[in-house]
Amino acid sequence: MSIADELATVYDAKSTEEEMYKFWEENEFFKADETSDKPPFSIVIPPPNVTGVLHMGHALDGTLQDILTRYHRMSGYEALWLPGTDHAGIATQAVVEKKLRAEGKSRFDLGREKFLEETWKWANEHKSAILNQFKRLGASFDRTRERFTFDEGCSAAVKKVFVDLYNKGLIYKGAYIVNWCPRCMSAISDIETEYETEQGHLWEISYPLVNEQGAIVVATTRPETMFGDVAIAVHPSDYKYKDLIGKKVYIPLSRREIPIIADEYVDKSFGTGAVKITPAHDPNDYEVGKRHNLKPIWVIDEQGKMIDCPEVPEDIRGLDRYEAREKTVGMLSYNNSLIRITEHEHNVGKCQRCNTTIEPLLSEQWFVKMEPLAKEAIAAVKDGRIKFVPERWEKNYLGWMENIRDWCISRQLWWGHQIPAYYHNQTGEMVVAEENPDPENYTQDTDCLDTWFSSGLWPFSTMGFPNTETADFKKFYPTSVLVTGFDIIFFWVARMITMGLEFTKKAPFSTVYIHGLIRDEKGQKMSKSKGNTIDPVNIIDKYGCDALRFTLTSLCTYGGQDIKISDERFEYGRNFANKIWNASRFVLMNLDGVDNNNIDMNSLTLADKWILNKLNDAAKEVNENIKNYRIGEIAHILYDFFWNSYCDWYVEIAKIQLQNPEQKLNTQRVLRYVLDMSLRLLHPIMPHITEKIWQLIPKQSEFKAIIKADYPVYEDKFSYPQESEEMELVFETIKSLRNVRQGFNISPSVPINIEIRAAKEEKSVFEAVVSYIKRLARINEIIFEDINSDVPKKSAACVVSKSRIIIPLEDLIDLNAEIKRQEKKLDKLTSEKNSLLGRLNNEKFTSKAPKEVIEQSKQRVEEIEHQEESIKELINNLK
RNA sequence: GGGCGUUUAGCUCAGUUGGUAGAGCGCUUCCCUUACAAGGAAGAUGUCGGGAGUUCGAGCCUCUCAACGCCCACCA
Repeated sequence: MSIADELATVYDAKSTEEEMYKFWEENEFFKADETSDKPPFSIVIPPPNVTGVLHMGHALDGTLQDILTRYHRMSGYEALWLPGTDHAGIATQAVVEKKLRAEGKSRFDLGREKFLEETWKWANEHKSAILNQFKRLGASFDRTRERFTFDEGCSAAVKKVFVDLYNKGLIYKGAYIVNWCPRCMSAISDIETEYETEQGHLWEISYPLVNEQGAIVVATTRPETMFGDVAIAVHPSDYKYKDLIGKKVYIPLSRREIPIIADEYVDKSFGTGAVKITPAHDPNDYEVGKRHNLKPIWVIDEQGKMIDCPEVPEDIRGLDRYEAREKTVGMLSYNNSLIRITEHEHNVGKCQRCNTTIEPLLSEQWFVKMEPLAKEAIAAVKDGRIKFVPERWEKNYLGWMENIRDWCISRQLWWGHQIPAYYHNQTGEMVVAEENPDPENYTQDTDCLDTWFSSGLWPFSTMGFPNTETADFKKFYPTSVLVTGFDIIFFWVARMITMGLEFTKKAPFSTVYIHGLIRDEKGQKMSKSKGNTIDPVNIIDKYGCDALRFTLTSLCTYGGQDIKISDERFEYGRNFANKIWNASRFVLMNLDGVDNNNIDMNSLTLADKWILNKLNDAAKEVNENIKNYRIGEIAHILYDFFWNSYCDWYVEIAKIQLQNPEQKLNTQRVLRYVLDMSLRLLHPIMPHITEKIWQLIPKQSEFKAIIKADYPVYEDKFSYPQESEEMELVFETIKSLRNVRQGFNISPSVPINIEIRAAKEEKSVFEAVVSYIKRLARINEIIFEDINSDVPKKSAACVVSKSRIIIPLEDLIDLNAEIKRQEKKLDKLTSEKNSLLGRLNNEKFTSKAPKEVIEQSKQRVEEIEHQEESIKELINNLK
């Protein structure tokens, strides 16, 4: 009993995956050698959050990176896929704070040092969890090089970059209006703010003039900010308010006096044409205030509560901003200051992390001056040093870069890279340096850096930077390609390009491969709150890892469209894996007695040549497509080749050849060779099953593992275009005969005989494949007759190319049915011919179309005419 | 307000220099043929969103309209 006989008829994904991954790890096949002479291929993983769990987006992203890594590893490159995680400032701090809250504590109870200790502990516990989940995906990344955005090396890189940028004048500190999240209690950057349309109100409030009759009515969406008003602005050319400019009004409720000013910022046609100016709590108002030298007044604090200060009426102080709004409106109404309320739809900024409504807040923050840095980042994409796939994302990237705004990098958090700025305890003097100049007398800035600041350095901080002389940096930087979704082009890709160019003078990668986002079956974004997530680990448990990978890969279109998935879609990959498994079982079971020699190229049958030619074409196309990042396409090519060519036809024909003592040995070699190569071609997509089977194949050479085997490429010696075309003729014959059988309801168990009336040039082909036709179309006897000999009365017929196949049916045939069948075919051919003739008779076509097209059309017409004639003859014979 | 994407078989989607449309699932009929019923065989199914244009010829190029989706900007 051979090993193949012991293999189950259903592929057991789980045990294979465990066994193979262990095998790869034990043999350190994922480890990249920085001293290798091979050309480098490197990818750094988009580091998943240390707080995270594996989701479908990771599964897709990881699969694509693994495919590229495995492909290049097999194609003569020293391939490195570098894994790691992101400390994820806000997200991680939030999780730990939540944990503390459950214990009735806040981070302030612990104090910064103790809190960080707790968070480090937590992070260290969770750091490898998500990467261990990536292992279930078959990820062939090099864990010996695993990094963390908050590890020592990354921290050194962050300090170096910060100090350098500061010294170059590209980092500055100042008071500006920022997006403030009252829940995170921190500033966030512009791109971390997402806008949502909300149905709100526009309140019109009357501000009475000082020392005279009358009032000015302003419209606002945020009445609670009125206590921070420093002016009312109108448009300078607005005749309604011309006489009021320069006069003073009282703020209702608080009775503070403020001036009426003129500023072009005001839109005359909106609301009442008069705007209240609150510089501390609105970005536009801040600009207006600056222009008019008005001192901002803060009325809302970091938690979104009304400040306890003289400007805020006592009843309002300490209230949450929404309670304050309600109360203010009530008081205004009671006071007859509220003129009108209208429904108003407007956009409200939300914190990307926690969806809390952003409070624009004037505060002291650190910024990166982006414009000077963006110049090179724009040039690198425009001149082709970096290319986006698909190309359209370049436009998106450039559009953002060309309108870049300064990047607020300070966060009022504890978990993260603390800003390397130190203040003298007495004088307040500030020193920006990698180390504290004098810990006795200087205290470090309490703010942390935006997580993306450290992620932006990832491609080179992981390679040794600030030391650019490390073996890894020299061998693997710049990296080859960055694989990610379009949602983080601005957050991450743009920053890496900017920082990479500034600090290494090189683009951190030459290609940015952007794939679509995973969505649920209705096209909705997956999220825990919607409850529509599909857990990749569940899919792996249910269908197998290779099935998941194959399905996801097959859904990756070149255009990078979003991918809609449901559980059932993974049946596609599972069924294919099972097919591979069973076809392999068949081959393995039929290799008894095979030698170690290569295929004897001199005794190939027509079918052998055909499958070798097909395999060769597939290898060629796969290599071309993978190089062009048409990764979904390779799944389709290999599926079609393996299933429709190898399994459906070649394996079936091999069964016949194996029974022929003269053909047996070489057929075994061809079966083995094609299986071997197919598995290699498939390995980057379906690593486990291919490795498992490959190691069961008795082989000529002593490869240790498929993961290290050479990837197949096109080889001239396997090119048989002529023979392949002849073979297609055979397939057409067999299909036609099956069609007749089915059409006349002839059971497979009923033997039939046929006569082949071959055209001269096709006769030898038919003679060579008699055994195939007999077996695959279930024919009892085949007689060769002259093409012009009489056709028996009661028979069906097929016209194949220039030859005819006659199926004498005697009583079985319904003559009318056969006539109808033939007439239908004739109709089809005739209409095709007419359309072609229409073209050929069009002088414009014949004079303008390329010669090949004209020639092709003529040939096809000839072919059709020949077949038409045959069919007509056959019909006449039936009548 | 600006930009991008999508619209092809009942469903989900491919379609690479313009040459009369493909896959998977589903559907119909037949088959447990010694790798596989998660399988095999044979089939049916499309005015390629509407309109106009360029061209000998358009799913593919140009314009326009429509629907849906996304991104950016953000007038209180």
